Amino acid sequence: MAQPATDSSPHRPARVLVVDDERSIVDFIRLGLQYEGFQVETAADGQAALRMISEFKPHVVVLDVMMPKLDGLAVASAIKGNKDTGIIILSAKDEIEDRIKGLEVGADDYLVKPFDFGELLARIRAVMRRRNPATGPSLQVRDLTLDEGTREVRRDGRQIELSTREFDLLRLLMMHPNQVLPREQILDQVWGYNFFGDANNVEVYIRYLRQKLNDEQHQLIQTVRGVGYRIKE
Amino acid sequence: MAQPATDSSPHRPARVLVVDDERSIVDFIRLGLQYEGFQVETAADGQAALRMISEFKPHVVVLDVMMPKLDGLAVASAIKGNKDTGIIILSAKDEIEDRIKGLEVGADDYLVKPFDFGELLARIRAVMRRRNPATGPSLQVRDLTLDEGTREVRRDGRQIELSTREFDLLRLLMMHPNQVLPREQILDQVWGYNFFGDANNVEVYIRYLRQKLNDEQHQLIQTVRGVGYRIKE
DNA sequence: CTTACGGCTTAGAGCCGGCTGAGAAGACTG
DNA sequence: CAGTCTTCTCAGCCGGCTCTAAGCCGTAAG
Repeated sequence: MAQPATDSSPHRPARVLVVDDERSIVDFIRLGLQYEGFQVETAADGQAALRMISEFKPHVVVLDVMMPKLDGLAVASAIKGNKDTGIIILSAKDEIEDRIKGLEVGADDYLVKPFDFGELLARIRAVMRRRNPATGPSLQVRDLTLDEGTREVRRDGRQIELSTREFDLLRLLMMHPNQVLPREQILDQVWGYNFFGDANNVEVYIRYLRQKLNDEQHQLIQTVRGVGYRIKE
Repeated sequence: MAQPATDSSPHRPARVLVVDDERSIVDFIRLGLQYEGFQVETAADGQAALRMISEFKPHVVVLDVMMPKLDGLAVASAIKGNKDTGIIILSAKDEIEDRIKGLEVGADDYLVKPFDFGELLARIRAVMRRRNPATGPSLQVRDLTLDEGTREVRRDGRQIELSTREFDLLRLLMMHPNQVLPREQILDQVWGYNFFGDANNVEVYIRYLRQKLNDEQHQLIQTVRGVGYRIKE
């Protein structure tokens, strides 16, 4: 199962998802991209692609048009709302119609098979450049910044080391500033629990966060009794 | 059974369709969900299910896999295009294959029989949350605003701190402006049904609210003698 | 006017929900 | 395999919320 990239190297690898039902093409692209330093995942049909997109959170998706279950155009239109994900469409046909449909559906670029690998590479880089210019810290609340790409968290410039759980929890809170997140929702989204019972995980991890963030007075992360927690802007 | 009132749900009642050919299971789920404030319809086979889906437009469908006429997977794939409808699949077998089939076919979640009702409840809520996220600043009456997401209450711009009970009570009143809410209904919705007769909780909490809202003259929250209270627009 | 009933007010006791610290079990690293 | 870090569990504590109970007050009824 693919993780959303826990990475220690200073220069963070970009994530690319390759979607095609032809094994040979997928492998070809994957090897090439990996050699170029990308982190690559693959999917063989539209549905698998959608799942991978939510798990893997790729920066760019390379999408074949002709696929079983859910074709590339459908996938593209399903994710076009997602601003962080670029789309490059592959098609066997050179037909202008397809090209137009592709761009209409929100694709960033379009490539005709057979294609030159160097060209694909260039376009992927171009799309990434266009999408996240210099990719600054993604989330910010007060003097707290959280970069989803590098998984770095800083408070007032000072970097803070967080474990995976701590990071995920903080990210969830920062994604909804001022919103009170019910305990149940936190468990669901951070722990993925199908949960029943009386563990106090959430409280414990909130505490870890408050310690590491120097928030002993609970001014940053507030408790809402009987409901949950919120991060206050 | 679960906590009575901390429940953040009762906006407009959410609609759930329960589909199973076993009467006892359907009834069990229906009763539980109705108690939790859901609007519930049922169907005993796949065809009936499809009919109900188009009529009833449920937010979530709870679907048994093994059914006469049209099995759960078939129903699921028939409605997966419908973005507003979440699907939770029930199955007697724990086989991973089934699980995968279920998710491939577009289900949002998967549960193995026998299941714990609390867990079903949690998953239904999780699916609904995922489908339509976050409700904006919500209720307003005169110079009073109540935001369910941030749980902030303001009067004339000034923020007012309320406890959980106070908040729930005020929300109930504001959800029905000008309506006179009988004491009994208030007890039921804010405190939960299983309450012994003659406690004066409601009066006490109404008073707390009037104090905090600077409504000493009862111009905002009015008493209707012999019946209950209303908030006046 | 008197009575009675229903709502208002107040204060205090108990409890629940969140906090804390410690430690066991598990994952990862060298 | 030892050592470290992470995650989860458990039990005890604590404070503020919630509820109860009892007396007061105003209004409607007689």
